[in-house]
Amino acid sequence: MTDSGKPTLLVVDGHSLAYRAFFALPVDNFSTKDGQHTNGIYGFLSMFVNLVKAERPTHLAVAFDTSRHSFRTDEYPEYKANRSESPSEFKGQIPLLQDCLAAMNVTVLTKEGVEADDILATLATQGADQGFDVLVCSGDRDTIQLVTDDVTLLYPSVQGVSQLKRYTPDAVVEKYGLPPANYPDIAALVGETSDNLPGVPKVGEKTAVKWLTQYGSLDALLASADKITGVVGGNLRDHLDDVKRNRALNALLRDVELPVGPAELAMQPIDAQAVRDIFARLEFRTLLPRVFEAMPADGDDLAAASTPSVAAPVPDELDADALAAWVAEREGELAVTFTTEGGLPARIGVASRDAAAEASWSGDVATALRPWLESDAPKVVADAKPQVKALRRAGIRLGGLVFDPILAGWLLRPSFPDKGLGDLVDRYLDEKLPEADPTQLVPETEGATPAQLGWYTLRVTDEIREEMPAPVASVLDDIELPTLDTLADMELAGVAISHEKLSAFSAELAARSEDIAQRAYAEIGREVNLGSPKQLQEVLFEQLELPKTRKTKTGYSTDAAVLADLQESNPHPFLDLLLQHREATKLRQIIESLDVAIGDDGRAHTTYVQTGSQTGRLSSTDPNLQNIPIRNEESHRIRAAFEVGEGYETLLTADYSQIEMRIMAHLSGDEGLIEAFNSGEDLHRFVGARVFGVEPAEVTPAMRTKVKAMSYGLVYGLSAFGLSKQLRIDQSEAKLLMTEYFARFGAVRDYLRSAVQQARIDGYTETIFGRRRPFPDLGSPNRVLRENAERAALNAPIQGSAADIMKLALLHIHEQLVADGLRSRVLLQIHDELVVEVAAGEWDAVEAIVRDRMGDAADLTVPLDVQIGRGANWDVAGH
DNA sequence: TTGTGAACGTA
DNA sequence: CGTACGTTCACAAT
Repeated sequence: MTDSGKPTLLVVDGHSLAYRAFFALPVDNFSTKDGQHTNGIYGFLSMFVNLVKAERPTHLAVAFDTSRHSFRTDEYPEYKANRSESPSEFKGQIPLLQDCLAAMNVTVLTKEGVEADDILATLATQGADQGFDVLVCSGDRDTIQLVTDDVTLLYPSVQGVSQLKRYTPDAVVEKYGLPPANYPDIAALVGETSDNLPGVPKVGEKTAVKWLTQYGSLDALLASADKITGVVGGNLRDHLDDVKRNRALNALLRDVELPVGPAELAMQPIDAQAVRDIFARLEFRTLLPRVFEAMPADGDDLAAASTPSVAAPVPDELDADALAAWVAEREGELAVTFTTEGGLPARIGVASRDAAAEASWSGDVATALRPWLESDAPKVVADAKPQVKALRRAGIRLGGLVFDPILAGWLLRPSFPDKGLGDLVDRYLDEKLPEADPTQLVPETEGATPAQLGWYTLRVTDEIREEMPAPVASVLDDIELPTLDTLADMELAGVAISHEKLSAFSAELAARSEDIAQRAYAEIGREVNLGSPKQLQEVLFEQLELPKTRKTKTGYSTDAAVLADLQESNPHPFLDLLLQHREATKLRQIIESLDVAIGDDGRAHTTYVQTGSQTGRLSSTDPNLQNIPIRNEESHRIRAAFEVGEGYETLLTADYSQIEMRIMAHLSGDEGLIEAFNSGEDLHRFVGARVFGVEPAEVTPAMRTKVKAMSYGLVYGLSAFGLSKQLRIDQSEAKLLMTEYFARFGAVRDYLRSAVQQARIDGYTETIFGRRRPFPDLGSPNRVLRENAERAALNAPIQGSAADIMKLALLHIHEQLVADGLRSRVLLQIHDELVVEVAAGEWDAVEAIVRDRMGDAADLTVPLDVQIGRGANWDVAGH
């Protein structure tokens, strides 16, 4: 509200201002780590929040152009034809900017066939008529014509977008010598080079103003064109049509049909969470508090979501028998929710779509509900794994799990970390899950009870099912839900680790790294923190004056590859000591974290995050048992600490050999590659023989290394540059290698190309079993973003199919071990490897089960080869 | 205290 | 300018 008491309408030309910001801000400082440029977005928003803060508008809108095409280009095809295509780095930012504005609940207006300024003109005109003070913010001079006593133009000065000049009628007169309404007349005479509208030659602002003042109007001037003397007079007469055309084109439309009028543009509170989300994605940090300062937020609470159309039923608190009766008398699926304490069930809630019941967990409840819980009666559980584990600790094996909305939500959007039910309620129901405020001792808001969580679970389930394509649903039913059960057992089992072996090694490494550190300090004559990249940069590049290396966001890289390169070009003892120190401390770090993870039972219980990847793989946390070292000598001692547990006889390891290349052979149908796998010959030897045109026996180790790197690289979308770097060969040689490779295995290249092409059409990739991964960036104008997406899209079906196959093998093995009444159990999954703990007397049976179920997990055109190892610890059993 | 980036371990 | 992860440390912002 202004001093006059009138409401203030602010209308902004998003396109022109973002475009100015794009050129004003260095792109290097404004891009996300995955390559999205954000300088235009940042610059616009920065100016925008300043503007809102300073002007305090009551009503607000931002307009954008839709394309270069408009009614003006229809009338005059040359209009703006001289403008070069706006850079693709800029174009990609507009949709993201619009997303930001949407999160801020700012109305974004576009209309096909008109320019943003026509929308501004329309709103300004309507606003002034309806009693608003109007502020127009645009980088296009034509908007000067909009200025009146009620309409002020804010125009970015040449210094940049942060400086805005205020054009009131007086300011326009002062600058141009004529009132705003005459500005288009001046522009028509002078012409506008940036719009490709030539004016009258030799006529500039001065002459135009002089004429217009003299004759009173453009029409009068044109009518009297004959009377004007001199060269310019002639020019005017020669260009009457141009002037008329210019005047027609530079008049802004004031009657564009818009879906909303000024009154409907009242400022809305911003959606705080949505703004946080998109700013996080764009990696804006300092902007966030500025936005919250300038614009009121929704308080981050219930107000953000629409009011629920229905309220959660108030659950009945029942005793054991009543709860058993409650579930027995209901047909169809029910949601079950357990709260847990110390890993055991604490309360149980059960819900249908219109009723809910719950009870505290007790021996009686366990006894009364066990038959139903273990039966096939259909149950829906959100984030089932921890609850399945808690139940199992209580001696109950949950049966009939037909849906887990967390898993399903992940299958639909593997890139969105919907961590809990609350996220899904947000996304699919646009409601907020009632949560107790953990900061308050006596919470103001009650959290949902277990049964009410169940009720939400069912509602979310209905929405997600609606959205699920059949192939994805079958991945959920046939792979993920059964895998969930298997993982619960694996996590409960844990793996035995010898604290004695670890701590002995840790002590050794501590002494070693201390020794190395002292020698390193001696080399440079002072003590520094060898773990601090910042201090290392000082030592390497300033003190030792070594050549600068690869740039990182915070300086220059000091990673292992860089140090090895430096050692080659500028040998220095410090470099080698640093590398050794890194290796020793890293190993020690890993050992320490393993050691603290060993529980009272002498075993480490990892958590497999089933929704932990975008490709379908599992991830492992707390501790991560999927990145235990194996490459160097020392690491064998770590693996040796993973031992067979008490009551068991031996460990069995089983891994798929070259599963990704086999999937590649299957998907591409490449006859050479298929033959390679059917021939029984070593893969890389076979491929090497073909590529280099020699007999398999004549393939040298160097040749084998090259084709091996190439084969593995293929799966990741490796370039000639990357290949040359890895093999330390010339780029030309790498290129030649690739050419030769594809000459023999052309179907592989064809497949990879078509996979990306198909993904571009479908918007997603698909594994052999129907798991999908969306790739919105394949059509991005941003090259870095697009090419990253292309490599990921070519990798996803291969890595994902391998993950599917391993999950199927895993759950088949698990099911059969249980069905056959064997005590042996699977402990670990490391992407293409399983570790099984085998009970005495069960080796033969278990080995056969593992071999068979891994071998027949998928029916490919090439066999799935399985390598089995046996030993008392992981080092011996591995190979 | 919390969040981020560099570095590095695995498949 | 090679995909997919998780953990640790230092450091800066809080």
